[in-house]
Amino acid sequence: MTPYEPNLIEAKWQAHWEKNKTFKVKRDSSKKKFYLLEMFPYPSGRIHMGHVRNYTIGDTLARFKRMKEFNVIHPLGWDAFGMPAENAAIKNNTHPAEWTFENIRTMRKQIKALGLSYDWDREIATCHPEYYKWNQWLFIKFLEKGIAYRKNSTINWCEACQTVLANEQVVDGCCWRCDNEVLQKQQEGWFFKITNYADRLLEGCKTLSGKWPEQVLTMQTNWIGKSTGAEVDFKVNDSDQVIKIFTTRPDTLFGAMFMVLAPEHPLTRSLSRGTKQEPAIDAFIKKVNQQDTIARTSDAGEKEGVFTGMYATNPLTGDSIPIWTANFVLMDYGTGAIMSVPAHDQRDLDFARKYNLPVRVVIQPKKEEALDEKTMTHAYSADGAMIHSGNFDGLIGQEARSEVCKYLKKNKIGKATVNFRIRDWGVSRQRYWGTPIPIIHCDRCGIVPVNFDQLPVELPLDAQLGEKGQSPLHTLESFYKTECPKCQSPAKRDTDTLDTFFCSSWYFDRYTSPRLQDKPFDPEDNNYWMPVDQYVGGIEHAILHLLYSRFFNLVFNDIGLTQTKEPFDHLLTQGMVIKDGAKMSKSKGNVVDPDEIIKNYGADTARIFILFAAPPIKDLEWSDQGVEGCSRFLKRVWRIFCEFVDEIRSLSAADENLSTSVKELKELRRMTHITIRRVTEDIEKRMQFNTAIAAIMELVNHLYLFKEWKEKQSEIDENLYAVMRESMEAVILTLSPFAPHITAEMAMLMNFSKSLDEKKWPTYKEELTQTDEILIVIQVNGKVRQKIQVYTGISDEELKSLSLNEPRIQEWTQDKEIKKIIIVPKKLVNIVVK
RNA sequence: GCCGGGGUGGCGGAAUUGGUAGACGCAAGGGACUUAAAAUCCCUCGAGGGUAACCUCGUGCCGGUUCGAGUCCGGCCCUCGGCACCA
Repeated sequence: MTPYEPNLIEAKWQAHWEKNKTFKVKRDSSKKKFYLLEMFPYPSGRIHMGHVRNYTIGDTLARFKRMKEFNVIHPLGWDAFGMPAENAAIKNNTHPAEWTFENIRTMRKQIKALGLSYDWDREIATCHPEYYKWNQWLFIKFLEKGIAYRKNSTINWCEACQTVLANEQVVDGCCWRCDNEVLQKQQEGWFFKITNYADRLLEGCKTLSGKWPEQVLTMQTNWIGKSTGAEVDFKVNDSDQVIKIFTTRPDTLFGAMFMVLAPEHPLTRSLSRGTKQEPAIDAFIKKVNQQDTIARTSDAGEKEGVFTGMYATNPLTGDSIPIWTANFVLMDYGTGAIMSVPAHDQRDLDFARKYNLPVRVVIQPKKEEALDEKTMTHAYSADGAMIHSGNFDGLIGQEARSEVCKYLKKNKIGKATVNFRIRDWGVSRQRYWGTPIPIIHCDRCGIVPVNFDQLPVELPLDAQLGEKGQSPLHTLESFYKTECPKCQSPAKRDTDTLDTFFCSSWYFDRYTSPRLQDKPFDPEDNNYWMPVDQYVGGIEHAILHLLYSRFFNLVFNDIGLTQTKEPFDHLLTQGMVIKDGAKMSKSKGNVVDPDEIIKNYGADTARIFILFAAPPIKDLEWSDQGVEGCSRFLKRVWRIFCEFVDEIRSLSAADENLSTSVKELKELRRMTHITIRRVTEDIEKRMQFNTAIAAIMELVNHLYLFKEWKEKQSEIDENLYAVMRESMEAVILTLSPFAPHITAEMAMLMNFSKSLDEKKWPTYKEELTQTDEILIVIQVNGKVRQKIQVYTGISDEELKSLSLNEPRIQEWTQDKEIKKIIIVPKKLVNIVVK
């Protein structure tokens, strides 16, 4: 018997696939396409188990769909720009490009060792000018369409690193890299008008329901944060200033007893100017500014504020109400100013109690509990009838709100409006290792895009990073000194680069025509391949990447680049790989190196284990013994195969014409066909690979029992080997998406008519999954008391009398009144007695 | 605080529409083979009781619906994520 030597088999088939370009695909309108995509990796150094899990899940599906005769596109590339390359470059005194390309080489080799069925001819790297040229092209299109614009805003700044940080890179108010405090700074930069697409992004979430995990859709919906309400103007007394507020509760307007401005609101300082409150206000603003955002927002209990010294008029009551400023009002939500209705908002009530401000009840609670304005400590924030509200009294909820809005509009003091939580996406990064922004700043012409024929604006590779990580682009004259494309006078390039999320927002489109020279992608190719039918990746991208990509796709729609409605039709978010109760990480020291596993057990074992240990969407607990078990399973498959291969090599498998009366042969055929059904449904309908593999294990266990039985027979039945061949083929074919190497080898040794890569997925015959006899469970009052074998076509009446005549059942029913008998066809009989 | 996911043997996990709870694997125990060990093959394996046939209990807790509940409903506890002064 040839021993199972995974390393030899795997190297052989990987070389075969590479040489024959087995997984290369072309557009072919005669075939149904399937776009399978895993989130492309950041080339951080070496692959980890999270990658292995991600790509194994995707590859299994890709191989399955290929066998189901889809034209499967399955590409891989590299999300190759980003800060870690710069950090590593500084640390190791190398260049980010060198570091990145070295990592890509290492990781590509590791990924190939897993036997993943990628079309490597479509490989891309976002740091390559051939790719980022199209980032720049798109940026200019966005500018033309008014999607990209420039503004001054607050950013996270690390003084020690001399760089802007993304929100995710701020940990507890400090820089993740050097642990220094992060400052809030005003700075000009480029933004994308994602807010204009908020409603369409929200609409899209609804169409994705059932195809994306609800959790992800909920997170996106919350992130977009749509609230409907009203904008209301409050006139400042003895001034021509107006304070615009946003509220979701216009029906509580009569209860607005004071106003609160965000400390950063421009009116906060200007209103208090010259009043005796001015010093107090200035001190308060300074105090709040010194707190970082995290400290200010995490400490939700501590509400603090100061009176500005000015009053405004409640437009509905005509009352004068004081204007305050307080830390709990945020400048970047709504208008940065609120009306305070303490009786019906808990925060306002807390604030009113702390500073002795008045409270007025204007909503009648539904239950007849009376609210006492003087003593209440819990605001009533649910709907109810308006009271103390003039002509509006008695109106309730939605109707009340829309009546108030009508009134506001008619009297030009406000209007119904919608407010979103989502903010425009700031894309400028003061970093080096990214896509240069293709813009020239001219003193005469202002902002001028680089001409299309001048793209790409190449990132200078001879640049040296500053000691502290400063981008050399800001100081590299040969880069930024240029002339204005419009007026030819001396001008300066934009020295910022684009957020790397720009690259990842459309890379899946580029895969459809990865080498195209004159466009980001070919419309026909794109139209054929897009959308991605199945996207597989981590939940950590639930908002950023997945939302940005959906946004890009909408913009692409608007500028006629694509017809795809949503870029990712189905999304699967895989769970984390856990060891000893924590996510694998270097700092925790619980990392298992995929290379070690492949070296010791082979890629097939690694793949089987990672799919078998848990369903894809759940977290997976790593277990060395579990790996051993999976290795054992493959060896077991190999041994039973070797046991029979000589006898079945030149046979045809049993087909529908074969009939046998031998019970064991019939049973093996039934197991074979049931297994095909189970594996097919587990992959296709449930995406539950663990149970699919379990089903194959059961079939293999059955083959061992069959072998044992066979050895006891004095003569071999004429059909035995044909049935065995059918079963062995089913094992090989159903196992092949999970463990492609061992199955390719077995298929070859067994003389398959075609190579395994061209084989179709096996089908099962419904009639062969059935038996002449079925097991019926007999219950008395819902408790199992007996199990009997009956022939399949038994009538209910027969089954009833059979059940009642069972001695064990009679023990439970004698001297009892039989109330009723419930029959579940082909499953059970329940006798209800009293 | 709000919004999700989850809680099943010693462990990872099955149970697809309300119908035999614990598939499959790991660990453990026993047997076969072997001079022996490893490997392999076979068997047992939720708890308690019983010589046994079997019986009772058992899916986080309390209650409900049902002939029948891991699954449905109401209330709670724990846990893991996400968001969090969003007006």
